[in-house]
Amino acid sequence: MVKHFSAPYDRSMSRHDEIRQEMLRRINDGEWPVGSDIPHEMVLTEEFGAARGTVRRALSTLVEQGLIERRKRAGSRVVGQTSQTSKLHIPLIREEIESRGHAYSYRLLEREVKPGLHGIGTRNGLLWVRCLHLADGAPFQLEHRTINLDTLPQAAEQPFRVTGPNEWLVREVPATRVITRISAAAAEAEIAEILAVPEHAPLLIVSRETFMGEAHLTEARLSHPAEQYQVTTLSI
Amino acid sequence: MVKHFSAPYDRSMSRHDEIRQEMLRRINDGEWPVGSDIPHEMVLTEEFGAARGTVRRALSTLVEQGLIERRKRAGSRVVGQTSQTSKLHIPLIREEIESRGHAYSYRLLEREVKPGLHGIGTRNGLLWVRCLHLADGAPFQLEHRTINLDTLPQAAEQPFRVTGPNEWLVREVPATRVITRISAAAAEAEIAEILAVPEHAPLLIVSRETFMGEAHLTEARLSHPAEQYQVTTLSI
DNA sequence: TAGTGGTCTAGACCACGTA
DNA sequence: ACGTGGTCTAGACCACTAG
Repeated sequence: MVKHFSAPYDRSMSRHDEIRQEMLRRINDGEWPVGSDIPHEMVLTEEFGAARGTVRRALSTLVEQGLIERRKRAGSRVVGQTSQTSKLHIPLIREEIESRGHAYSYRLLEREVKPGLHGIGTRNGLLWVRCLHLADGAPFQLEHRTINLDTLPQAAEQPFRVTGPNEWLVREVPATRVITRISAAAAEAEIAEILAVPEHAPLLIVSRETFMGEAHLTEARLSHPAEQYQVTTLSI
Repeated sequence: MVKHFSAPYDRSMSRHDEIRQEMLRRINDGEWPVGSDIPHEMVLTEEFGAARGTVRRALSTLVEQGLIERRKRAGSRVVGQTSQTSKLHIPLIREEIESRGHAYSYRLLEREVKPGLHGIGTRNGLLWVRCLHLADGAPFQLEHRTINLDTLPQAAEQPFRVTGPNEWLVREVPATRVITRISAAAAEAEIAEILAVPEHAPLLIVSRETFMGEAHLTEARLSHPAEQYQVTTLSI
């Protein structure tokens, strides 16, 4: 006799979420231990009394979460924490500061057009901007930014005197690919002075490169005093 | 007359990927500018000559990428870089070191059972481990780890003498939720000595808390000399 | 309140990789 | 070789929300 699963009545959850929850429970309770094969799609389809697409959607989410892996012809199996990935979300710096209850302010430090480098911005050059983002008047983030004037010629007309490049980019420019690098470094003398920290103080540095398709759009190097800032990510 | 889109013949890409590529092109070329509404599902379905589910799959991927947002009854629209999220993948430290072509080695520094804290591990206590991961014999990562013995009592039997806790966790324990925090700090005297860096040298610190459902499993604080390590994320 | 996106079903065909 | 997962179709109903 086939054992049918039925979730406790709850319309706040879609069917594929209910099924995924039940699958999570089985993994959690050791009914589906790490390394073991889980039943085939058709078996699950029958057991849950749902369409194959719905079961597949639940399974796909578990794959995204890195809890199971699927191999054609060989079924699916539970995996350990190996492939755990998290979602990193870096908000607009103004939103970040305001969400902490501080007053945001902005200061443009430098702005000039430089010749292109390494095949980037070789026609129109690169717009180079250095600016400071402050929380309650205290330096919070130092931004070094270059904008590719070949792919974003409109940027040349932006003064960036009262709002930073990021505000403009968010409003105007979509991106298909972002590379983010997070590192630590000791503050050099000039940067330390701007950020009002002692020389050699630890900094958390976030570097982002943004592309639309293959076209390089912009690059930012964001330096923060280590005490004031950390990056947080949540699982999928 | 309805204009039909047909992609260049390419069987290496699934239909929903082809459709998504074409949508990306339209966003890139400004046919669908930032802030504008894009055609409704049924219109796209007809234009691409695909089933609604296929078009929806392409759109869903764009939502994941943070390029469009969808509102019921009001259609979908292109958004800027606001909600760009990236995928953060932190591999096993051994794999990280070996992928750089270095020899991995491990050293257990400390291991003891401590009483629980804040409702975590209050029955069986917490297993507390401090260990070092080395690349070509040089300190690469200092790991402070606590394992909740209420939820993972099997950990008490693990000596962690020749392999680290992470190797065991990966093999045995699945997780549904991971919180990762990345920060910078100056090396305190004791840590500086272990990592063979000068006191107050900058460190990149990765902290991870892992859960299965609501149950707290383990927590790790991973300290790296800033020169040797950075975290990289790619867009979805 | 009407129309949009969100979900689900039942079916089909196909490519791929493991046994 | 063949059974698995991957993809796609055509249809239906529903919930939410903007107008």
